[in-house]
Amino acid sequence: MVYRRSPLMEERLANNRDRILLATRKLVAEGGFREAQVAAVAALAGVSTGMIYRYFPSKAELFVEVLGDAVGAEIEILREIADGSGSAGERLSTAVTSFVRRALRGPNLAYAFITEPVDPEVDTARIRYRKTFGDVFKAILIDGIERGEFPDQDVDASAACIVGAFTEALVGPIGPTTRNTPDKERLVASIRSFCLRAVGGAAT
Amino acid sequence: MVYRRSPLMEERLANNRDRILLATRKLVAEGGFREAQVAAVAALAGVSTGMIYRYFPSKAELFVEVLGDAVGAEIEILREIADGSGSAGERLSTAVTSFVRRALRGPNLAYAFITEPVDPEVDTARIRYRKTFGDVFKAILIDGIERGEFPDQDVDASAACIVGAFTEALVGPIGPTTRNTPDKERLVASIRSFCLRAVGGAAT
DNA sequence: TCAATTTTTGAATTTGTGTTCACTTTTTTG
DNA sequence: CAAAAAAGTGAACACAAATTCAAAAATTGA
Repeated sequence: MVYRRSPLMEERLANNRDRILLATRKLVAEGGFREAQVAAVAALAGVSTGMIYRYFPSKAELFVEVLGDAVGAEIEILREIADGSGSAGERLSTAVTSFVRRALRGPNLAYAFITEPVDPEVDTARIRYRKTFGDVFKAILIDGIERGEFPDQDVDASAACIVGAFTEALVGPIGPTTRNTPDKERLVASIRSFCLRAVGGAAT
Repeated sequence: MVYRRSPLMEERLANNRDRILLATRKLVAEGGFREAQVAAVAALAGVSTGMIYRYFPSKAELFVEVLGDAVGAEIEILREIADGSGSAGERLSTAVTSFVRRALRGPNLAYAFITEPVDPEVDTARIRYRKTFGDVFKAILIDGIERGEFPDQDVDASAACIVGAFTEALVGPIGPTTRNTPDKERLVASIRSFCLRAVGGAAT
């Protein structure tokens, strides 16, 4: 045995992996999954196409990981809000606001997460992730109903509706067609109000 | 000149076109745009692949037409409801119920309309069509606010949210993953209630 | 029936991309 | 430095699916 990975090498490998992920994220954020061909990812990451396959078994799995990372980060933030203090209405309000603001902030993955075409495997993952988002809201809803803050309702349906509501309201503004959102804060407020009223919370 | 289209031929041509559209609609309804390859469409329509191109300049335009037809039919129904009599709340309620029921009824285009991956041209059209749906609800909202039935709100955002809400709530149930919806009418009622509360209408 | 013309066919071509792999370069250790 | 192993390359390959087009079949009017 005359070769063993040195720590330095180890680091470089991890670095490559990260660069590939970063490049993919960037391309997807800018032009959707469609723009993130393996060759383009490789070029942006500064590696050969073959390299991609040393780190990821397939393009689909690379995409799923990118999507998963993005969703994971988002979920973490939302979950923290959901588990925080304050009334259920406040938390719902904060959660929606937080998500929408971040989505509007700039080139990001939101559009891809919402409607962007991809292959079946990635699509399946996307739908699952949307469900995950719903679960966060569902938790808030259950809590709110228990406290008597919200009227009794079908929490599964409501959670899905909330996710659908704010994502759809974002598609126009952040989609590839529209290039400018006139008044972001107004949109944020509108969506928040809608969701709050929808679950029967105090209209803000 | 020894050839002129006879009325019979004229009819056959129109027939072919219709068969192609129908076959496409059927395939899309069952398996999404992904399943509707040109060859598959041709086979189902009982024509050669070349025929497709005699009637449609490209697959994308064929898809856009199919989507447009489906949306057009849907919009017609919704518009009728929107322009009908009754309170704005009632009309909103009826419109949502009507759409959701039809989407749940069986193999249909709803899923493709909502999230199914396709190429850029079709995707653009889909987003436009979603906007069209929003406009119908926007009209009801404006009316409702004028009558003092709904509180003042950002009608554009609310309309988009409504469309997003009920479509998202449908993705799970009618998507390719889930195969059964436990209780359709319950879902219909849940979505309706959500939307009604969301716009500030009387909770049902 | 025949020739002109159009419609229809489907195999071949084109195209766009994901994936592979024989080869090169780099790294590691004795 | 040399040998062994791994990392890295990118042109070639594979594949699926849209599109084309030369040839075949069908239609029309005389």
